Parts: sequence; C-alpha cells; structure tokens
Amino acid sequence: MQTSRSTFTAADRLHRRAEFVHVQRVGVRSQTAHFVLYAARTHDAPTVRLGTTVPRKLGNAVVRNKLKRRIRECFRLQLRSLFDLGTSLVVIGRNGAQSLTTSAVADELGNAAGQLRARLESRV
RNA sequence: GGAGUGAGUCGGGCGAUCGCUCCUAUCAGGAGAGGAAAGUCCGGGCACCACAGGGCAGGGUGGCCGCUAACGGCGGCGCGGAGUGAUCCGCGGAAAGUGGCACAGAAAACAUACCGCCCGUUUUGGGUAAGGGUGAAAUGGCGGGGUAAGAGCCCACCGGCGGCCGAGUGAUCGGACGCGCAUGCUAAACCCCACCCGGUGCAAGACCAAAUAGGAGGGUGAGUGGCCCGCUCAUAUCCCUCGGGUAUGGUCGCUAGAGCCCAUGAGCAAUCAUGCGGCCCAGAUGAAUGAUCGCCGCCCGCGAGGGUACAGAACCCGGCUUACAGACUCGCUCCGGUU
RNA sequence: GCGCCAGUAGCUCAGGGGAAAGAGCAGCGGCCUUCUAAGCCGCGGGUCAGGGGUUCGAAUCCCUUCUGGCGCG
Repeated sequence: MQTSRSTFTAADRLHRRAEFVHVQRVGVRSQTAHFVLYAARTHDAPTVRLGTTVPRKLGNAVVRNKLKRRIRECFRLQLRSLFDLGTSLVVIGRNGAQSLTTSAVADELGNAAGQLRARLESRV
C-alpha cells in the first residue's frame, strides 16, 4: 500500500486549477489561526493527494516556498494516514503562517485534519 | 598606523536519517538555484509571419576612435568642471527656422535709458552707458590712455570669431596672421544633423491524440507591422459573423553553449586568435533542489541563550539598474610616525 | 512569462514649466433652532508615492525605485 510509505511523487499532488476549485467547492472546510483546509473524495486511485496555496501577500518567493515545503513535509509524515484513499486535501496559508516553526505547523494541521476526517465520515 | 580612492573574490563547512526532480551502464550510482536567479531598463540568438524589401509616420542614440553577435554596454583618447591628490562627473547643433524667459526692472534681445554723469538752456533739447538699482540672466573682462562726461574711441594682456599652415585616423591641439568684437539662456521646448530600429514572442512554433454538425447568413478578402506600396495565399476544400460541440490533453522545442577552466601569443586596454590542452556544469511545468538532528565557524550577550544578509532557475546568452549580514585580496593617493 | 495604466487633503478627483497647489464630500468652530438635520459664515489639514537629474524655476519634462491595479493566454 502506497500510503504506508512516506514518499511524495507527482501522483500525490493536485495539478490543475480545476482540481483545486473542485475540492474547495464540494469539500468540507476547517479554519485555524494560520490555515484553511479543505478535503473531499475526488478519485479512485489508491492515493491521498495534496495541493497547497500560499498567496503572495505572505512574502516573497523564498518565504512562500519554505511554507509550502513545510506543509508538504507534515502531510507526508503524519497527515496522509488520517484520510481514506481517494481523498484530496487543499491547504491554504493565511497571514502569519510564514513565521511559524515546523512543529507549530504540524500541530495546527494535525488538529484541523482530525476534525476534517470526523466530518467527512459523518457526511458519508 | 589613520583617512580616502579604484578594481576584484567569497558570501558558511562537515556528517546522519527521512524525502523530491532528472540522467545513466538501474538490487545501484551520479547531478541538482544566484551574484544578483530580482527589476524587465536595453541588446542579440532562436521561432513564425517575405528571404523583412521601398516610402511615410513613430521611436532610440549623441565628444572621437575602437571592441563586440549586438547594445543605451565596455576600453582608450580629447575637451570642460570638482578635489591637495589618487580619482570622479559631464559632453552634437542656439550666426536654418519657430517658440518661451513669470515677478521685479527703463529695457529680457527687433531693442532701450529709471536714478545718475556731461554740454547747452533754465520750458526743455542733446550726448553718454563709467557708477547705482532690478533680476536666475543686462550686450566681453581687467588696467592704462583719452574725453565736456564717456564709450574698443585707442593700446597692452586675457577671452572671442575668421580663414590659412602644421601634427593627429579623428575628437582636438599648436602656430603665425587678420577682425575691436558682430553671436544672452533654453533643444530631458518644437526642431536640424549624423547613425540605428519590421512585428510578435517558447503561452514563439512543430507534431500526435481525442472530439463535433461540410447548420445558417455574409464576403473580396486574408496573411496581427500604425498607414500606403509591394509580396504570398485563396476564389471555395478560403475567410468573417451567428448558433452548437469537444476541450483547454500529450510529446518535441529544452538545454553542449557568442559555454567554463588552463596555457601561449597579438593589443596600452576592452577584446581576439591558437591548442588535435582539459571539463560537462539544473531542466522543473500548481512547477524538484527540502525537513529534522548533531558538531564546528562567525556576530551579540557576564550568562542562560539568541542571531547567521539580500534572495529561488522557468527558452538561452551579453549588459545595465536595484537589494545585500559579514569576510578577504590587490593597486594608488594624502596625512602622521619610525629608520 | 509578456504587455499596459495609475499614485495630488481623511475620500472622489482638477491642474500638463512661473499659485501661498484647488473643487466637492467629510472634519472642527460659530450663527440660526427648544434640540437635531438642512441652510449660512469661517477654519484646519498636502515631504504632489520615494530618490536623482534638466531648467533661473518642476506637481508638471527625463531617469530610477516602490506601491496598487488591469489585460493576454
């Protein structure tokens, strides 16, 4: 099973704007102090996919890349195992997220993802 | 040693674990952000449209000579200015024409005379531009002669203008001669002169796959230069409009190049040439180059500890501009000390 | 990635070489009114986005930086 490994390849990412929009329209939503998360069942392949959005307001390219890489690292190591296969997750950074430490990002995303999983199950 | 000035280099290091992208000889191994990758201010390659051609319009550059694929870049030289100096900054034409120069001032450039000064007269007329005053700017400067008072009116020096001779590829410099001097500033005002510039951009462009309905109406036009000419294509299997459908998919372009390093030679230099000299150095596409931990370096702090710049390739190069903690190298100048 | 536009008072905008930079709304004070609104009178408020240059003189012309916005596909 792919999710048991900690890899992160092209198959694990969202690629098109339409996919991002779809998750944000039909998925369940959870908001924290520094992030907005959406999750939805989208596909049949045995993967959980991630897309990240960091607006330009948060900083220059170096700052934004750093935040996206931290989010991706949290997803790879802990978030993915919380969701069923076929789920897509979108994480949007809010102002202030760029100055968090990696462990703070992990805590905040972990709590939010737990709520999302519960709401996804209750919806189905 | 201090102050300054001009070039240039680096811009953290080592290791462990978990990951990402690409490549290859695929149980594995290798490579993987910058000096600015940035801003997009210039220039070129490449691609398509004519092989980018003529004219107009528009834009750019601006001392001279060179370098270069090209440039608004760089190098050398010339002139002017700033600085004790090393060094730095500036640069076509105002006697081709048009316009502008507020306020103040008599007058802002065809000219003119407010207060003065001088002569004659006592109403006023004439001669002056020395002095005063206004202004950002007032019709060469300074000294002497001269005169009623003055003035290039005359003279010397400086400045200016003109052609001549000489040096230099040239900008320009030097020389003697002539002219008492005629030409205020502004061209990042219009403009003139010389030179340069076709447009659009890798989302260029090429191929493959999939899909729909050769439905209706109109047309000499279409190929995107701002316009005209010209050129090419099509006269229906073409173009436009309306309506509808599929869909915004894949591969190539895509990284070996005006490439990097070294040596020798030419040149003051920018730069160029040669070597059967060495090297291969990102190629992603919601977009890789990361996360965590340990040790060391540097900075701040008594310490616990904290900090470690600016910043992330997107077709590729050459420049310019802007941002940048800190560290280092070399040349030169001035001042001070020692011998 | 490429192309284009804007930035002037708290807000919306004029002004395109010579001003002490204006207008409307808003604000403050006064008059009127029992009070408020309306009306009338007055007042304050500006590094003309920042820096450099051209000119005697720059909000205006030129260069550069920053910020905001729009378009293409």
